[in-house]
Amino acid sequence: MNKVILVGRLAQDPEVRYTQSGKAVASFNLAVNRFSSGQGQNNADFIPIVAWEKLAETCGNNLTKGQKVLVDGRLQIRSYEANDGQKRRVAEVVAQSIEFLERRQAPASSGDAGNTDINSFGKDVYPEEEIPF
Amino acid sequence: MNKVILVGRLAQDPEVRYTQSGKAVASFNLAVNRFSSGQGQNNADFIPIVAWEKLAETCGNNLTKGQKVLVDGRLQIRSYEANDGQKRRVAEVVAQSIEFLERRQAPASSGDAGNTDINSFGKDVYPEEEIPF
Amino acid sequence: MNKVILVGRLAQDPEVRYTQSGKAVASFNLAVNRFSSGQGQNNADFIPIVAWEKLAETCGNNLTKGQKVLVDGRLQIRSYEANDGQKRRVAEVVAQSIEFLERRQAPASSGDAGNTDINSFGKDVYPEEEIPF
Amino acid sequence: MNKVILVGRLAQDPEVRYTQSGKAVASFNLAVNRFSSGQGQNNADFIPIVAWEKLAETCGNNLTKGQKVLVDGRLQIRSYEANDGQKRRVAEVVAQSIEFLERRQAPASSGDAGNTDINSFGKDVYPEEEIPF
DNA sequence: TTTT
DNA sequence: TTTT
Repeated sequence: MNKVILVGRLAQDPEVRYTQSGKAVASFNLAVNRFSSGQGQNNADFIPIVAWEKLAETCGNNLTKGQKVLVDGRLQIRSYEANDGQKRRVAEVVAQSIEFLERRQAPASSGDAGNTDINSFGKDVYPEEEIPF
Repeated sequence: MNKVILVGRLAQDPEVRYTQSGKAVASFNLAVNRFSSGQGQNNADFIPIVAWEKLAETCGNNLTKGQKVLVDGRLQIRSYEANDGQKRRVAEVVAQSIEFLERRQAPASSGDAGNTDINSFGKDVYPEEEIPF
Repeated sequence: MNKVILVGRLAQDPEVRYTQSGKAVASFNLAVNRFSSGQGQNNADFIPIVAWEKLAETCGNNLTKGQKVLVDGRLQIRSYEANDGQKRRVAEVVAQSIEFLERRQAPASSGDAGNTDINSFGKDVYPEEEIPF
Repeated sequence: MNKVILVGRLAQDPEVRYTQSGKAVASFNLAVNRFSSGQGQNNADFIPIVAWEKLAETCGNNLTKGQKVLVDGRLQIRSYEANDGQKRRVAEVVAQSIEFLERRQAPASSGDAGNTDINSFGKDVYPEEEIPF
């Protein structure tokens, strides 16, 4: 059992990258307010969220900065080598599903662009299974 | 909503410290297996757990390395200044409740010590509200 | 561990009653859609929610039919005697916290009534700790 | 979002039945203690659990009365016609995964029967998708 | 670094 | 009995 359930707002637009083998991976920070029934406080945890494959593309196509979502996932500790050569650990939530809690207005000229089409992203290439960020 | 539910085993005995004002705080890593119905794999996330006050003392008194527990809490991102002067962020689960999923054998000579008595710990002093580790 | 987390819409306005000793208790059904990322389906579970005391009054004062909320609670099985004298069991979720996922428009003439003031309810009397519905 | 997480003990051995189309469905009650960190109380909710297909067979093969498990699932309200012709509603948790929190001793003569082999069950026939109990 |  |  490793379950995380968060309600918050995207601190930025999701960034969608691709592994070498072409798997999509989306990432963004979720601003989760600390006293969640409250209203007036500006005290939040900024929690890194990662989504893979089909869910990653849904994120890229449908989510934007400020949007309120519920993230259901698991907490993962990932090791990486920092710039100074040191091994460091980072925690992130690997999303298993994301529920939109707010309808977003369609982008300015619908039928056209916006960042709503994942295929408009260039496919940067990354080593397979290594998260590209 | 910021909810985390984990089942795992303590990677080490809890460490109990005290803030300047005398608040107890326990910390340990929880080894959470990645494919939890599985049996043979030794692939786990080591997730930092923090407990405060009464719950911290319960941890110090009752939990030992290897013990299986369920932790219910919230995910928190904490900033701190690293040794190299850099500001760094660490994620940890602040426990709201801990359920023992295994009875532990009483320590060798019960009636006596072991590390089961929190009061046997010296009360190191730390600045209030700054987590001492 | 007995944890329930639901996102749904109130199927009706909360009903607030009082036990003999004056404890408030609110109840309503929550319509929880079965395939929650979906949009077009009208297939839902109608799950009975119960809230006590301060939370009950918050429900009576702030929630209305159709509103989207997140309920965090526990699942409880309650026995009662039915009209035909038979003992029957009902499941309900006892809310521990409720998060509003939608701002509601203020009632028609704010500053005045609406059903936003719990104190405008008559205090029906019920035997202590027996849920009055 | 419709999530239920329970820790408790099986109140009886799982019963495994089959729908007309051959889908396995297991059912049992889970005894979930009300004050879960406590020790001395014998006050529990008996919550009906249902599992389908592969998970149902795993239940039939591996779970027995008294065993401690963690159930992760969703809460479902099901309508049925009672013996007196009345329509009645029952709540149950549809398990999505079940984690064994206790190793069970192998049945008396391993290599032989016990109720550990799902195929030893006769396949009772039920109308498709109608839960057979 | 950040959301409303 | 029901929500959008």
